[in-house]
Amino acid sequence: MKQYNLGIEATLEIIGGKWKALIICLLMSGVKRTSELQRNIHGISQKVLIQQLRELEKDGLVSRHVYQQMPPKVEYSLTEYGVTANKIVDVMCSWGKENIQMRQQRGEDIVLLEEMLPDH
Amino acid sequence: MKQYNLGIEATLEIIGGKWKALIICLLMSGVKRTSELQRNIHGISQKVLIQQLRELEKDGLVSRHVYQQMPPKVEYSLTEYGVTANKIVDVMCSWGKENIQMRQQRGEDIVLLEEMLPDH
DNA sequence: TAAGATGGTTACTTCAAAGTAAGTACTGGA
DNA sequence: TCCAGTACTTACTTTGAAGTAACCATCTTA
Repeated sequence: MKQYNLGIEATLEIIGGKWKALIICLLMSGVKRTSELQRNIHGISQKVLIQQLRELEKDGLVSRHVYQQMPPKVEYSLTEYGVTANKIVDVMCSWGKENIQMRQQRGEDIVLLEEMLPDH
Repeated sequence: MKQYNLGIEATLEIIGGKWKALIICLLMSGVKRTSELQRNIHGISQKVLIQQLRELEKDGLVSRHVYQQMPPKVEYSLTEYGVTANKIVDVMCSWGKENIQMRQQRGEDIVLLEEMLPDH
């Protein structure tokens, strides 16, 4: 029997890790192709991206649509359940934005490029 | 110059990782001693707990109060800024709770012990 | 004809985070 | 007198997540 002390432990198992919250964040703005995701997630390798997407699919947050054509085309989108995770991802985005602003006011040499991304 | 594409990246740097969100979650219910935290976070070692607390302190989320007595007594609490992270931790808790309930209804053999913890 | 883009898989390596175990210093209780 | 509890630190090991690089098949464009 699997035991959790706090709800947050289950959350961390599903969307914890280095990339998953970020992937969900990008999928929130709509359906995305593999290469589109990879271009927008700086530093992720194709292997890890696909691996994370498959895990999110297994957990029911993401659905994968393969088009039977050449060259291959695969699209990823959030499921109905995946969309419920926006509650988390939204606050993580806005809290992070405030954090960056605060650090900028303190004189740290950082920028948020958000506005320069496609789909914004 | 440090660059972020999305606010969430900064958030993940600060409260990402295996334990930090959980620690903040526990500190939300008030001041805690080291040993108290360790007892309530199943599986964490003392070394890692203290290391995570120091990092949270460095990032301004947690404050550390040392009592000059024997035996030693150290208390950790959220700073004013740390308290703002409850926006994140709260939704992670409730989303996780719903996730567990959903999986229970599907017949998975899991429990949430939350109610049995102290401070509840 | 050769490169580039598509969306993967596989095998291997690296590395940082976490785990383990021991030591420090002091007190109180059995 | 010796063990337990307090809050650490240090040194070393483990492990799993991520990185790297090569490969596959197909089509388009230069």
